[in-house]
Amino acid sequence: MRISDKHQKITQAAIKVFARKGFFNARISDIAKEAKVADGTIYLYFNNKYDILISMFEDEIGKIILRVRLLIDQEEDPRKMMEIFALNHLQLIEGKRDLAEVLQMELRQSNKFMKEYRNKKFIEYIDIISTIVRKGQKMGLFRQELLPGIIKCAYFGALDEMSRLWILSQKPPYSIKEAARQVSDMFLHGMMTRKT
Amino acid sequence: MRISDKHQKITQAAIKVFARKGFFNARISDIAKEAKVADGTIYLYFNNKYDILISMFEDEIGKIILRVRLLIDQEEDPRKMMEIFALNHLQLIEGKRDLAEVLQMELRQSNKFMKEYRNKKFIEYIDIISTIVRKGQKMGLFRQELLPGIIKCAYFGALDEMSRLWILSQKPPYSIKEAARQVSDMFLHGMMTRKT
DNA sequence: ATATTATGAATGATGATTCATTTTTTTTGT
DNA sequence: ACAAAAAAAATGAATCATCATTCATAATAT
Repeated sequence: MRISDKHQKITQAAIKVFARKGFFNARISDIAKEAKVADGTIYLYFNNKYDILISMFEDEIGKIILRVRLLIDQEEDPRKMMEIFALNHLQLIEGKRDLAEVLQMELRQSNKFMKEYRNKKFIEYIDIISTIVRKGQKMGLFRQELLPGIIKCAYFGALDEMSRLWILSQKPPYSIKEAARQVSDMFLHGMMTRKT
Repeated sequence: MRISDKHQKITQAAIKVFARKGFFNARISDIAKEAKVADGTIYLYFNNKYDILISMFEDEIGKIILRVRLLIDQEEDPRKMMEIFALNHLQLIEGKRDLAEVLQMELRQSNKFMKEYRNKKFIEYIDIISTIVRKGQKMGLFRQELLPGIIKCAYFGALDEMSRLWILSQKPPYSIKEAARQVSDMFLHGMMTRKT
């Protein structure tokens, strides 16, 4: 068995366990059991419990970034790009629910994680949005007075809150596609019936 | 010293300590010290550590709801109401930073809190938004095809992510007012230069 | 006096981490 | 190809620090 196999197995087990019990309530022995290894084995691959969380995050969000980038790069229209980002973010819940749950609930929470460990990867992810906004502004599609830094924050926040709704309620009250369309549509066109 | 004094003192101390260390890393003795009471005293007013968190949430969000309602009820125009909600939500960081931080980081996190304990108060808070949306639709100001349930989620999420940005960075990169205006403006008018 | 409120040291459960031992894999010599 | 030796990987029981919670006692109020 190659090194990476055990590492991978433990990471996947940790995602499951963290999703089910939360980081602080998850026991190392839970993860070990889920991964079908001994407790001690985990410490051959990770420095400590917290390291499992960090390392998992790095790996997984890396993959997510690659995937969205790929999809967005195939598109010309910034308006479409916005929708693609939205769809992609929300689809995570369908495809990798446990992961979505951990990213959503466990990582965000920890001041430690977000404050001390200034997260490059996370910033990289949401900066995809501000890049799209700037592109749209350059093309004259988006209003010039918008601050890309605020938009990225608001857009990501909106999507993320939708995720949370889904994670908390068992059944999605709306279809993923419909939700992605509504959110991107609202950001693009606004809520009002006409311009004032 | 009236009962409520100790209760209040402990709650306030807990807010400070939870904000600084996070719920799981906060020790009861930290809270006791901060509140200048004995460890045991805390158990005369709360059932357990978790109960402090819940109880704090109930009390504080209750106050917040009252305040926003008051402000919003004085307003006729749903567009203005949206902005008021935004401003109010963001201003929490200025006025009660520790509380904002706990609501932001600690409460959202815990699956336990949000899943098991179906939070009436929280729902009540964000439902203020959907109520405004419906009002705006009834008045013909907001587009009929919008789903109030999605808007409330997106709007709250956007604001909350702004809060997070502030909490994580020491200095607000934008003024609160400017941010509130930008977010509400974007939701109302959209990002695009013209209707298509 | 009695009842109420507060104290903080002691208890006991928990669970992350360690490490002496075992198992498995790789290397070496014939 | 095979066995012995060495190295690497894995095990899981034991360790040990950490707190939440309790409760016998003390202080304060009625």
